[in-house]
Amino acid sequence: MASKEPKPTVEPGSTRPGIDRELYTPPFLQLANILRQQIAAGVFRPGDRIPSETQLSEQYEVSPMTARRALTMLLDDGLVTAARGRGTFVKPLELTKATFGLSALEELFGGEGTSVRFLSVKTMPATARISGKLGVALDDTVISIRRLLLRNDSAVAYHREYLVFDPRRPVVEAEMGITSLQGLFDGKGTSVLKCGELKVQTTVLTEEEARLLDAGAGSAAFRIEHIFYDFQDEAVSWGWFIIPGQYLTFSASVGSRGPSRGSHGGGGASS
Amino acid sequence: MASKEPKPTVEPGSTRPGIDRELYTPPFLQLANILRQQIAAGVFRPGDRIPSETQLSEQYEVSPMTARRALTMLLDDGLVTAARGRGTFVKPLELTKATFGLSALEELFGGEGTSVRFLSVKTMPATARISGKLGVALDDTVISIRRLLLRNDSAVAYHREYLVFDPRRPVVEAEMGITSLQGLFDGKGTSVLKCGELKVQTTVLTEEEARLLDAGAGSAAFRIEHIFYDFQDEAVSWGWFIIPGQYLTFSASVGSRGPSRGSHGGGGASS
DNA sequence: AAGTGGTCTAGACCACTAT
DNA sequence: TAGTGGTCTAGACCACTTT
Repeated sequence: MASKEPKPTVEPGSTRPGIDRELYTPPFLQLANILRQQIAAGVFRPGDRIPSETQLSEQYEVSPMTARRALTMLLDDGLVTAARGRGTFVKPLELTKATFGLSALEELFGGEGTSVRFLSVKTMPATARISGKLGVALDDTVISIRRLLLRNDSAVAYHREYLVFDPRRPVVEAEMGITSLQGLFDGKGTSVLKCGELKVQTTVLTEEEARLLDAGAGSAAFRIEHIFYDFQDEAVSWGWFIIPGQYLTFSASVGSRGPSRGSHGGGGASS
Repeated sequence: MASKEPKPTVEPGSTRPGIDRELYTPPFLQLANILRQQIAAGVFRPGDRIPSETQLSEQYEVSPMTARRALTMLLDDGLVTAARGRGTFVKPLELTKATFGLSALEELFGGEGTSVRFLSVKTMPATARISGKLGVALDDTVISIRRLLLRNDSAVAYHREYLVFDPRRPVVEAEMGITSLQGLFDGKGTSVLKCGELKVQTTVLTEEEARLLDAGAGSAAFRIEHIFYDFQDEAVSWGWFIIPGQYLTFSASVGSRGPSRGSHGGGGASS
């Protein structure tokens, strides 16, 4: 068992950051942040090879697995590439590796003062298009829903949705939270849905949409199409949101701006 | 040397899938896929607790670290949540957790038959807006670039960009690949850029943009704004792409549709 | 042959939760 | 007190690349 001798993590005079065992952030995260920092500072430039697992594990006095974990983290972040037998290299910036999430929607729909106004809820025979999307027979009964999402009494989104109608099971929408759509955003109450596919497109408001959304016809808007499947792999819901462009911007970032998120707690980096 | 004794991974009669040591896919991935499969099949439903690390490591005869790695994988996928001291639970579907990549841009710009036509390259004094974005003084010299991105001789994107002009260093654009922008998409040649921020918005084509892009004025388009920083954390480039909606759709999926990489049809291997 | 990334083992300690 | 997740150790083997 290792003794607790006073071993300085860095030599006196060396300003190189080391692993602080007393710190709250775990060593693998500290090391990952150190490397991120060095890459961001230009110590390692795109194309450069960064120290190997063994070098890192010796230099920072951690086990190989811990060093490896830090490297894996950078790998997942897309900051470096690993070539077996050759080394790990800093990746140059790549625009197409950026990703954006729907968190902007959360702010739109999830905050305070949001409500839903139903425009119509009815059953109807499936059209060819609906039948194709939901995988039901033509003219089979489906549920059609049109609603407005309001924030502070002003409409920010128009939602159109078609649901399979199966009298044998409880109406799906009941479990999805028909009154609020909330379940899909806060992750509570969608226990019947297994997975879904989303598409983000751009469109201009039709006359009807413009009237409902209190915006100008012909102005720009996002169209977010969705289709959800249950655990039998059968489509359950198909529809789309229309959201005027003024209410929504998606953000993303590429490259490293220094130490970032961790598994728990913030990242307090020194110097 | 380890002996090669015949040790059955599953008991005879049990149809439960096990870890196949002879397989090419590593055990941690096999286990992750098995769990993904079970979640997708509804064996574990949203809210259910899945087996603990120790249970998994015993049941599938792998080390705790390996079991843990499979669980970490599901965690990163957002399929489960882990509560220390309580267990690991299947997460219900959450719409806002979907992430979209910009790989759709790759197809637009990265494929064969893509080229660039320059409309104008010139220097100019920074306007208030440009000065604010690039962090240069008002009326400082910046480079203005306007170009069209073509695919098969038809314009698919209009790009407008402003670059800081620093006579002391080589013109940045030279390193970015002024003739093709290619570097930003294939990840070669952007060694001076550290990071960037992107915004995805929706807009309608102006008269000028419509003429250049050979589309109808007033039709829908994406506006992808970008700003890039160098390793001194100074803004280097600010600009935006205008891409008609017909050329671009962003896709994403939520939830689990089964194993990400197929092939784990093991069954009772050596029994 | 040496170095490197990728993976795995068989434990261990800690903090937290539930009983 | 027992179970669980989170982390760490100090090795090991393999496939691959470079010298």
